[in-house]
Amino acid sequence: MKKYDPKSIEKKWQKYWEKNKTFEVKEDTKKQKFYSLIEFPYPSGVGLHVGHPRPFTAMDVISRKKRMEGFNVLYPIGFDAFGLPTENFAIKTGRPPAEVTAENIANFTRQLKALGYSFDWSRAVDTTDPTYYKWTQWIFLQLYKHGLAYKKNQPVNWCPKDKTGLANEEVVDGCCERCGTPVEKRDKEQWMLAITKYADKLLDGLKEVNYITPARVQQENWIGRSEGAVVRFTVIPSEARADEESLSQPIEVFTTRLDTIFSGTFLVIAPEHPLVKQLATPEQKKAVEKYVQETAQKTDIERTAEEKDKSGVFTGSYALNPATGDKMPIWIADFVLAQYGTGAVFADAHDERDFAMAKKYSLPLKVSIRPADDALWERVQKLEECFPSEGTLVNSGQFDGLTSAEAREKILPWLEQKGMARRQINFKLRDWVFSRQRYWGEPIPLVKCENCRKKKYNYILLHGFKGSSQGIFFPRLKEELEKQGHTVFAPDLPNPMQPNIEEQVKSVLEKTEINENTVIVATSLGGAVAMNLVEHLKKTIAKLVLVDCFIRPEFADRARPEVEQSFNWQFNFEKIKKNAKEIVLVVDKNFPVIPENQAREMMKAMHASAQFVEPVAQHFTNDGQEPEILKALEQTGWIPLPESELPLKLPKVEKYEPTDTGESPLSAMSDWVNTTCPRCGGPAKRETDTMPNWAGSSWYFLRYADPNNDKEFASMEKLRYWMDGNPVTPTTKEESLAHSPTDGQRSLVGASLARDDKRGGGVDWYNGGMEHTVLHLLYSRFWNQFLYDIGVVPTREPYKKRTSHGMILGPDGEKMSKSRGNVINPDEMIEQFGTDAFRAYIGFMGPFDQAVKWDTNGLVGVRRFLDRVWSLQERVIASEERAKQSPRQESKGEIAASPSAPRNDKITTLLHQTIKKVSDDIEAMHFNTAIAKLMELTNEMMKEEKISNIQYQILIQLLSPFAPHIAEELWELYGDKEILAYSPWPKFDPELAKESMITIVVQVNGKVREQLEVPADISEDEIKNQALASEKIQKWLDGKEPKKVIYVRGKLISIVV
RNA sequence: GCCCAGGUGGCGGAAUUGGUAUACGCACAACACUUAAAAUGUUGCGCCGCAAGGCAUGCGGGUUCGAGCCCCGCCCUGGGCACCA
Repeated sequence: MKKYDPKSIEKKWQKYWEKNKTFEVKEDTKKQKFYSLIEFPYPSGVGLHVGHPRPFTAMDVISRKKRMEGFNVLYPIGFDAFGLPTENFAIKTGRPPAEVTAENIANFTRQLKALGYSFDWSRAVDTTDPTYYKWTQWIFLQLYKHGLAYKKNQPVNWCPKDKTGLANEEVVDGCCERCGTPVEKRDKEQWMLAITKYADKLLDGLKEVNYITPARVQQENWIGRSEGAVVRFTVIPSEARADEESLSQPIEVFTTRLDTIFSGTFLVIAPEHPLVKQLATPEQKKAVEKYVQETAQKTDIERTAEEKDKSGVFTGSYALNPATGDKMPIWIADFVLAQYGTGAVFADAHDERDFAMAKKYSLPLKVSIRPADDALWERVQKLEECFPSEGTLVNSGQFDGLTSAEAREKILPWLEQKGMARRQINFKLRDWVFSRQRYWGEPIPLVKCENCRKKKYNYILLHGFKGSSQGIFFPRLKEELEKQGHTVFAPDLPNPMQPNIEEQVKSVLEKTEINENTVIVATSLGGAVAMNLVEHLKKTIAKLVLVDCFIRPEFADRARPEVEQSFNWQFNFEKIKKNAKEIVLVVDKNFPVIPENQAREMMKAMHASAQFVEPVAQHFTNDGQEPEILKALEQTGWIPLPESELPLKLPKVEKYEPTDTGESPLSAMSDWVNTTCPRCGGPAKRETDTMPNWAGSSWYFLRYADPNNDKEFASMEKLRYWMDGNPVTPTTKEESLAHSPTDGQRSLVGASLARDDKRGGGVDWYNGGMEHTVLHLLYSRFWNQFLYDIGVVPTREPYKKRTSHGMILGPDGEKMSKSRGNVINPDEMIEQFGTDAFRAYIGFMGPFDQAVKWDTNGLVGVRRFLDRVWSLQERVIASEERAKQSPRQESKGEIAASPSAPRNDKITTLLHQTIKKVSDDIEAMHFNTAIAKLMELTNEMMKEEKISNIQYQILIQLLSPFAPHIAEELWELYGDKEILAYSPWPKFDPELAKESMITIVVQVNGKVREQLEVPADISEDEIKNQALASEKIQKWLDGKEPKKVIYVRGKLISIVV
């Protein structure tokens, strides 16, 4: 036997795997796929640190086991390489970030390969590669075209050190998440992504995925859904106020505690509330202005620092409580947040903040919720104490005696009837600031064209069934468009009650000219008129806007024969697509009459972009304005690049420093910035903001499915296989077993499927850091859901299962950092102890989801274990003997049971217990206990003079996910011909795992007094007799008669005297 | 303040979820091998006690034949959210 030499063994097998492409995978519909994913690393200049291998090793262990269980396993790797550290390095050294990135990736690749991970390297992606970010840009354009990306001037979080805008999520305690500098507010035009439109979907989706609880809870909290109502408070007219007219509108307040409305005694609005100026009476004007100015100067930290000391100012105005009719003074205070709800609250004695405010400024308070505790009620009534919890209603008129929850359900319709309230759901989630004023990110593929912005069009507005040109939002839209300088033609279509589409088309064509300056806006049945009209044109029009239209007269509520008979309902979508340069659908996402799949079909058939919105009135029937339609028609001058011009590559610049004006370094590149408009050919300027780091990582898992595709970001076919392949939705155990990939593995695979893969599709298992559970996970779920909505990915949710690893701390128990000098370098550890020992120690060091201290001594212990496994070779029965005793044809389980390994063989029993333990523990990420069991087995084998070849094989296989190199080496010597990585995972036999003799513990009054070694199949009576007859027990019974004798099968006997 | 985790030997941690608390590893000690050391192997190792035995899973109660695990009330540590109406 040679000495165990990890260095040569590890090099040998890493070479072998690479040369033989052992872990490269292809779509194979005959095999069930398993997609395991890790968060791809940021290739920093300092290389891999010891924290990286923890999640990578964990998923490698799982991937290797799944492979042996017969799954077609995709375990990909890539690099998330855009971002600040590289850019900052470039600024410091003057070297191009692309060059630095390439070097860093090469170094990371070397280190990762040395760790023996079973990645499919052929699928590696790099977010900074133009062939990758082409598709990041493409996805952004889809978002833009569907109305989910918009530019907005708004206060943004500005980091004065990094000179960049930050998303809300990147601001921690009012400071920059990256550098810790206090964040300032700055007004800046920023690209925003309307993630709030997906708030409900993102929340709902959490129900169908299997995320570890903290991850799910954190997402739920971040989305922050709360159910409540918006209540209207009429402002009492006052001659003192200058701008009386604008106050005809009431102040709206969002509340989740409508049950407390009867104790509402004053209103508080945010300093940024739009009505602040109008509400201030002349006497209060100065004080109000001063207060508003003061709060504007405070940073967020300062504002929240004075949490207990509520400051505020009276506006001088009053409103009416819609429930009681009471006169309520209107105050301004900075504890009310402009961004949440309506930026206004009604204040009462049942909220700590309101209570504190009222006490400070001697504002009126009354009490309408009674606690169960009488003493507390006493104090609450005297206004000595605030009672913010729920209770029973008092002083609330007809609602007295109801509980808080009951009252909310009764008060809402009561106020609704009076037109003073409506049900409302509110979210904490904010839209995503998507602009960065930086160089090292994906350029935003839009140009600004003044020509297109100012261009005037000829609009044609087409109404629907039973409609007219004077109905719904048409008159206001016409007025608005004409004000902007467009011409508008809004005809009354003939026979609106008994329409004939072809007749209506004819009448439109007779009355107006149609050309390339024409924009048609059609609503409902008008859509059929518009589409039929466009279909038969000989020329093209500029734009076709279809507002809640349909292509088949199918309605969810009832049939409409007049609509059915109005047309033959045949469209040539190809022609429509050709004749309209741009087609936009605006869809009422809550209108149940027209099934949503119609809009989806139209999107597909005509390459239309669709905006699913909430109109003012259902089906856009408001007779005032419909702002979503105005928005869809708005000429911002932002023109998307055509797909053929993607990728829009980053130009090489001289200097990477951000400018002090807050513009990106790209803005200095006039050659690049000045371009031509892809729509009109006139002069245009490129957007110089770049995308945030989160962009590339929001969809990389999709690219892995088809990384070299240059026609699409990934083909639907490949996505179907890897994201949704052989979807398994077992309802019973039997059913789940039927999906097992190969025979002979059923019990294990079936069990794991039944537990983990309950619903939906997506990446089968995604492990990542807790620091990414809010942002990255939410953003990538948002993008995936959006891509699902436009029909280009197969699953609504991207990740079926999400787990998280704990941090690895330095030997001193502190977070590893250069400045502390407690950084462990994985390269050194591998050099000293070998990759296998390192990997096994990573698994063994502690519970996977908890933070653990690094302890090199522990690594020494694991290395000793591998040495013992190696030295077990001495005990393996010689080969001739082996051939006799373990014929190859037999399956592993049978061999273990064969005469060479007798039924009561201690090793066989322990071996099968170990198969079970290791199999289950890997699934549960209990790597530490799996390895402990393998150590136990090895220690037992060390005590034997001889072990069978097959027993040794099984040990090697069970060890292989953790220590793949030593395992392959030993497998080559003692295993089958084919490679270990694809050998079938050992089969657990419950019969063989059973012990023949068991230890029964005998307790007297709860204390252990005796242990009995008995046959496992002993009867209850027999063991009870034995226990009572035992000398020791007799002594403890001391002649007394037992009151009770309890037998727990196979475990213990409890005697009570 | 609110929401998650968690608290077990000298240390990292086990415990089939109500059934022998301390598996496995580290550290430590003794012994074997060795001229010696390292490596390796064997044995011991929660605390008190000579022993019989008693006491131990953050603290205090409770339920139970039996509690690390369940219930009630506290304390501490880590993480997240934080004036969200």
